[in-house]
Amino acid sequence: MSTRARTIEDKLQRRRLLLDAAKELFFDRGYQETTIEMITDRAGVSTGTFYLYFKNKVEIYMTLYADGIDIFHRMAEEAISWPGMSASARVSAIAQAYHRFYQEYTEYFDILAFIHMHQAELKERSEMASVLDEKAIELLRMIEGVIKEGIENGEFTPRDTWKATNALWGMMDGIIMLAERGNIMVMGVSLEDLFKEAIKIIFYGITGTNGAELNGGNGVNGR
Amino acid sequence: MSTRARTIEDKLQRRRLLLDAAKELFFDRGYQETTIEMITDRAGVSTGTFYLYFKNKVEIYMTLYADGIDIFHRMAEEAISWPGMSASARVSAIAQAYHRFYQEYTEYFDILAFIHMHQAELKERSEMASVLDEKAIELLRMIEGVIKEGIENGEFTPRDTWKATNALWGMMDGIIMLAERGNIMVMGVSLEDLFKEAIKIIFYGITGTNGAELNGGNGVNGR
Amino acid sequence: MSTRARTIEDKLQRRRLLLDAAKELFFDRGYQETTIEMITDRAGVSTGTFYLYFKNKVEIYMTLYADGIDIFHRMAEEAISWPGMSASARVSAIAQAYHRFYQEYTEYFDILAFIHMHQAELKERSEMASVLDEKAIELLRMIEGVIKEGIENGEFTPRDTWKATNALWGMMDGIIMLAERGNIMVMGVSLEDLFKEAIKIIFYGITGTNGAELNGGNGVNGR
Amino acid sequence: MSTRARTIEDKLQRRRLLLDAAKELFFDRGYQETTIEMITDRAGVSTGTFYLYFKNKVEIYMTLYADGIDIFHRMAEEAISWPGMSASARVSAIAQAYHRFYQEYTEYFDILAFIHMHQAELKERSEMASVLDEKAIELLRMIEGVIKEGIENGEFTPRDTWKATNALWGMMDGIIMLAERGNIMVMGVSLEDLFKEAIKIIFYGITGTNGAELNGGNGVNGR
DNA sequence: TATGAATGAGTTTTCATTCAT
DNA sequence: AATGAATGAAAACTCATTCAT
Repeated sequence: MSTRARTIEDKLQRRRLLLDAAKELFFDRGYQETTIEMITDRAGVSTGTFYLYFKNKVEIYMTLYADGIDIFHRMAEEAISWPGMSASARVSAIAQAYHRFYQEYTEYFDILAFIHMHQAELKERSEMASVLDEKAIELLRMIEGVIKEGIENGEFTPRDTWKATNALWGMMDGIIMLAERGNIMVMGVSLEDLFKEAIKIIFYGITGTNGAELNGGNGVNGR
Repeated sequence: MSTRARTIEDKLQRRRLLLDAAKELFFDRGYQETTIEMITDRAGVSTGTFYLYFKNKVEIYMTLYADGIDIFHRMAEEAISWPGMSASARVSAIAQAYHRFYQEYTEYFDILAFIHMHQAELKERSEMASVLDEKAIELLRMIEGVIKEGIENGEFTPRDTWKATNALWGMMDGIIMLAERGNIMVMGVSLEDLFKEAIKIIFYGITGTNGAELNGGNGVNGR
Repeated sequence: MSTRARTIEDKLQRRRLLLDAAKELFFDRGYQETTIEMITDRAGVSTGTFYLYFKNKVEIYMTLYADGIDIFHRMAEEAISWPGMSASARVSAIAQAYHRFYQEYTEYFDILAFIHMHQAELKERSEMASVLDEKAIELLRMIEGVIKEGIENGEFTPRDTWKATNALWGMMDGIIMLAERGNIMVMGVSLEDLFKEAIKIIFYGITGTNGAELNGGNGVNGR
Repeated sequence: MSTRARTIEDKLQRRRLLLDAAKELFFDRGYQETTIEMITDRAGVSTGTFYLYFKNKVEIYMTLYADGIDIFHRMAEEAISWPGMSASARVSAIAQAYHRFYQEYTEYFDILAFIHMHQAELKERSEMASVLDEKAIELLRMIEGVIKEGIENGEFTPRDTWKATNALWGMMDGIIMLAERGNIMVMGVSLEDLFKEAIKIIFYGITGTNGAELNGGNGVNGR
């Protein structure tokens, strides 16, 4: 990249440079512990340049958050896009997609998780807040769609779909966050295993089958 | 209170004064936004005195965290201490205790939740970290005991109890944190409802009964 | 206007565009609070272009200052250009012109007043300083001419004309600046009234007539 | 002074240290060009210490302003406190006191003058603003008292005393500020001379006596 | 033990000016 | 001539922690 961004592409690339630097730093050190100077240093630009591309520190964080939601949304949609998948398979696919998202885009996952805990503070300072809320809702609505489908075709017990969606999401989130904070609690259990266990419980409950038949198969034409 | 703590009781009371002040402030304003001066002002002591009782800001936070775990641990133990309770009733009681803990000790709950997200930063600076880890493990072991019991007496399907415990805990935690961050996602669903829904799912799964029989009853002599 | 100034007229117009934008902004927001970007934005040119027409921020301010002096100089000269005016009438006319200048060209007046207070800082950075000094002196010399005339024809008491000119000017200036800063001191007195009072005092002193006969009349063929 | 202020006197002295440092710097370099660091460096304390004694830069400036008004007020009151002084002598004494204030407390004078020009900006940021306004009004009321007295005993022509006070003050101020900016305009005229000339004009007008009898005498039992 | 004055490193943000294109 | 992206110094203010008394 030349030292001066003349074209729109140049600008986008420079913006990306900053976003990537910020993403890594936020992941390594956390939001508070990351300074603008660290970001610009890593991106190889001057302090002032940062403010050419982002209004402030919150705004770059929110941008990464939006990107994160988009990435996961795309992953989840792809995972359930096979025609003929059962609702169970779709729920399972979404859970697995979340797991994959966590593993492949850990930096983004962290940003999502952190924002959950600091909404109040961060949203106060950001003008993007409402847009981001909408993105999150949209994602949940997609999951709700799958649950509705499962209830309609008799796979799932009838229940309030919005409540169930939120419960489901919260539970999945909780598992991953537990793994995240990891060292404290999840002694000797891999996230992989934990996640599988949780999905079994979600499907069959702790009182029901142990969910052996869930393993294997992608649910297409399935079982 | 005199300006100088001569007896051990005096010292303990001063310490408590500081802890209470800190707890309220951390809850109202968050960790970052709370200054030592605010804490000492509210406690009615001088800045320097703070450092007589706590090594630094992180340390008082960790102390509150430990207190929080202890409180919940006690609540959970009490909740399952009735002789003759079924394992299901005990799991349910623990979940309800967690819910109650969240509602009655919101300040502590917040401190627990916050630490989840900031372990890396906070633990680096605290010498209590390992003690706290042990406390958390101990708590989980107690829950694991209930699950083991349920499997042994046939209430629950056989499964790896440590994995299940962690999954269970993560899911419960996830639900509450979802409610905590509230406005983004849990639109129009109360924590109460969400929690009930999650417990039903945990017991019976999304494919099984809708769990109507769970409501009411404390499970003693139950079913 | 095309994006490139090919002819001399184009260049002059661009310069004017910048001057007008700066004048309004300096008036609305003050010197410090006005940024080059604001000026160029309002003028519809790019940042870099500013430096094609002015050496720096001080220089455009000084240019406006020069324009301000010129405008008032012209106004004052016109006001006393009637043949047959008495010296008293001319002094009075100059005072009234100053008042009019303040009201009709407030932006320029403010720029003049501000420079008075910040000469040291501003002149250090401007190469126009000496030219501006000359313009100011020239203006004073014109006023001195009127006083000389008044003394020669017996209207005014003999006195050192240069001292008197400066005193007169300072007094008029003081009055207007008092009104400018307004709210602190001039409680419940309009600039109009204050100015009239001051002119009476200047003519007749606080021990003499109350100057009723000053009102009305332009002094031509006067009284 | 010891390195730590334990007593109230210590604190007052440290405050004074900062005030003096600030006063000199504001005078030498102006408000904008003076940084907190310069002030603390000169006072020999750390940055943080500044904020122990003053809320911000505006507040230390306003404090100096208040001190300046107080000093002049005291000087003016002393100057007119001789029993038996005529009103003329008192007006003259106040004017001379203002001149003396300008010469002996130039730094304070500058601060007063600067604030006059920047009220809007400065007052926005200061909580002292209204107190300062009152101080200024009080001062003017004292001057008005003298004029009233002069009118009552026939020394001065009857006129609106508040208008006259403001006009008088504005005129005196204008003269000194003219001298202040000096190099631009008052070529070859000393402030001393200019001031005398202005006082003559104020007493007798440009059409009246040349005021020779004003020189000499303090007005007590006077002439 | 208790105090609280002092410290000073650390952080965000602005903006006049430059200069490659 | 014109552009506008990039620069980076500069400045106000905060606050955890220390330490003289």
